[in-house]
Amino acid sequence: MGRKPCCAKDASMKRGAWTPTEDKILTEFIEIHGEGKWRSLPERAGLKRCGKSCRLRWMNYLRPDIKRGSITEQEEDLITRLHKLLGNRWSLIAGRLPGRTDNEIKNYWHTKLVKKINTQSGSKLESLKNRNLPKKQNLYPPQPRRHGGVKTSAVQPKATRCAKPDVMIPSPAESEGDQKLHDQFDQSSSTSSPTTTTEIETSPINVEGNERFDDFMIDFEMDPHLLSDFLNTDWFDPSNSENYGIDYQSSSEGNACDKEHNSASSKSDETFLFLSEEKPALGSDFGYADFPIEIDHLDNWLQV
DNA sequence: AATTCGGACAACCGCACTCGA
DNA sequence: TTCGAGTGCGGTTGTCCGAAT
Repeated sequence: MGRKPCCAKDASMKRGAWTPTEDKILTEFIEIHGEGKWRSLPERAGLKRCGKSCRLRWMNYLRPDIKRGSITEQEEDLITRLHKLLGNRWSLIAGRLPGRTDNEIKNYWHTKLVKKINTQSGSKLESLKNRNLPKKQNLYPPQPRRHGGVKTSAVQPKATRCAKPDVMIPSPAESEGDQKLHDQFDQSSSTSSPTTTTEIETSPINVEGNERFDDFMIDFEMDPHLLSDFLNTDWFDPSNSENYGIDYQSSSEGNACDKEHNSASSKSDETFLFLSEEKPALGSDFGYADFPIEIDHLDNWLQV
């Protein structure tokens, strides 16, 4: 078993900064043959580079739709909010910022925003830092890997993919198993074993009380206070759905995935994320609308 | 002018996941 | 069902370059 380690150990492979010539070769090759087959691409294109390196160079730098230039204030604000919501899921955040790459956002976060936020509210960052940090220099708690158990799945990593939704909230039918769910979550998060989402039956629920809220928080791996802050921002006004573009009655419009879901059958309940109107007794000031946020409308929801 | 320092960002690395044979 | 290729992702490292000394 096991797979050979790409070409990382191949001494003949060139590493380090890309030259303009290499960029040109890669760009022209992809323009002709398209993306994909990264492993064999270097050989076909005549590049002495690892396939992963080629992919990274293309994705993060050479792609024509890459937006160069500094991050705008609006983008920065969006990054901050999305990071509060999603954590270090850079690809998800990048997916909401057209033309920006996950690498760029990650770098921007680490160089600019961490400091900025740290100075603005050091206590919040400290609270993050002080959470379960098994590894040294880990600024943030470990994020669950993709499809790694009872965990987030409601937001698509890439708009081009139409996989299962990413946020799974346990259903009340499993109430016998609240503890079981926690156990399963603990197990999956501690072992990173590839637990599929189908192993744990899930469905949307009307969040009722602390346990539900707690599950919700677990799924997001988010500090309750941060989520509270996120939801309490002025742009988030649950009393006015127009503010975040949610239209429950006519929610059939959406992206390709959305339409695919609709065409297949009625929209899966899993595509909704319910927030609690109940004020949980967690010491948090979290408390908001009893409304489903359609995950496919996260784009609209995040519009300021 | 030379050296040091720190910020910015490109690139690397290892692991997880998907999918097809 | 198993296995491996292909790919995506997030953490980390390396390198460049300008500012400070």
